[in-house]
Amino acid sequence: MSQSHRHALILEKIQASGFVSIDELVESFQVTPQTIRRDLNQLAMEQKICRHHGGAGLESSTVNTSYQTRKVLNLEAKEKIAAALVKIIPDGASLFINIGTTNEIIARALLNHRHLQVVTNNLHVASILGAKEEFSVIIAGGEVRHSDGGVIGEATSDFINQFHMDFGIIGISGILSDGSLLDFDYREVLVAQAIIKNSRQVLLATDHSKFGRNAMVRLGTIGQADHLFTDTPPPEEIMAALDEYQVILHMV
Amino acid sequence: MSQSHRHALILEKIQASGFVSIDELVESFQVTPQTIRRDLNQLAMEQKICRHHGGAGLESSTVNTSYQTRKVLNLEAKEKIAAALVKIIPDGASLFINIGTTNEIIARALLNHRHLQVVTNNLHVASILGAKEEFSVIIAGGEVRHSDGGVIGEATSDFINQFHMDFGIIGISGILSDGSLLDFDYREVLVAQAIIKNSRQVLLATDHSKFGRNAMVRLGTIGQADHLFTDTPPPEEIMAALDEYQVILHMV
DNA sequence: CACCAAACGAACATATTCGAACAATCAAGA
DNA sequence: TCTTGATTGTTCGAATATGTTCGTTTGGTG
Repeated sequence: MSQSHRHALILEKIQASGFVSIDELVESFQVTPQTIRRDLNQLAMEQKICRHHGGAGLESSTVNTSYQTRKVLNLEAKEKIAAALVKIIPDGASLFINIGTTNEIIARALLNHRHLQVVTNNLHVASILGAKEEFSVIIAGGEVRHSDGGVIGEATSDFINQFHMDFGIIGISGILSDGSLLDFDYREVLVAQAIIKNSRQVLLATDHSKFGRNAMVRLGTIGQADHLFTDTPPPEEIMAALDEYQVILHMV
Repeated sequence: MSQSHRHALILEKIQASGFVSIDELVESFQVTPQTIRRDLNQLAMEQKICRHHGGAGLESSTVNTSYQTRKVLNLEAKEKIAAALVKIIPDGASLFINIGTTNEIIARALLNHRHLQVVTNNLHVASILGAKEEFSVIIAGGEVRHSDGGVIGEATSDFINQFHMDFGIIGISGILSDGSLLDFDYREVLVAQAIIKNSRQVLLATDHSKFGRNAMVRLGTIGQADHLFTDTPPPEEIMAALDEYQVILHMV
């Protein structure tokens, strides 16, 4: 039994079951554990497998990546943005919060406030803030989006239109350099527009990954916002737009 | 069984159900609780999971409600009730689900169904079922109750009245021996009545602790239900009422 | 608020696994 | 035959994983 042949068989075994122990391989090939270790280390060096204590397995490209990592994507930046944003919201204020992971982090940051009145179309936000006794939380009705627990649709924007609040906190999927605000879902855009219409002040929260990113549906322009919270300096064109429309920029 | 392999399986379990208890994992892997604790702490350190007293769950705010459902009173009975109830619901059905921990467990049990259309005023149910691609989930709008994530109020029952569904799944706070259905919150009663009115069949789920328990607001009578699911034989008077109104009793 | 059981973490003991160094074996070529 | 390099076996101290014990913390209940 040659080394290369053994390597091939080891790889095959790992592909089959996702994992092999050293004992198993010792039994199969009738060689010493040390030999197997050398084999595994070599294969690991070539990035073919993932070495572990007691054996080896496939590279950990399992399921947990998509949702989990998306949630922590730019987590630090988002937390800083959230911390800055909640500072300008006084206790007792009324506010809209819409969809987006950034908004969920903002919701968490708001837990230290007192007596807020919140209208949201974000299931997670409703759940986070609804747990706090002294908050009044209203969820907008409508269809629940599978991907992120957002509530969307015409009924939802109608519902939003019943309210007029101090602040509207908007998460955004993309900002073009001409100042266009973009989102992927037309039904969500309806809701965001309703929020903008019914808010005395519009707060836009966005991390650097959103600048220049394209999306399908135009939501409005950056001039409709009163404050923009971000973690890196926006491109020049957007800076100019901010200036023109007197949008206050908060950089963290 | 190596540590890393165990870690991967633990993550898988948590992704599947939102929460795992230490006992569960001890049973699965045949190791001591201390080992599981070390595993969970390590995974928590890597931000993969969210550690709780007695187990661990996803970090997502809404899904961790499944953590709370683990502490539910009479959990085992409720799980059996849920299993029996979902059996009479066919794939593709449309249904209302209202407030209550039993209903949350029922929602979980429904995850194996296909193509359901659900209208609910329960944030947790919306979150549980909304995650499944092929379900259409609609949440009723209104004020969020702090204690349990229920959405209640006049706007909510108005919203419910827009729909007419095959089934109405109702959780109940108390049943008097004369067959009165009771709840603690007037605003929730409005919603429940709207659901009963707009359902072709009304399914009542209740464990033994509810029989004879008093509550403030009268919701209706047991005669309005078509099926009653419970874990122990009801008192005689209620049995008589079930008979009179031809309510089908399912005992698990 | 006091109580109790379950869960927890720290500390230690034990068993397993690891890697490094060295010896043994073998094949190929000078 | 001798040398060389590659591969494998062997040994041993270090690192890692798990079990065990025990005192502390936590969460639920009366």
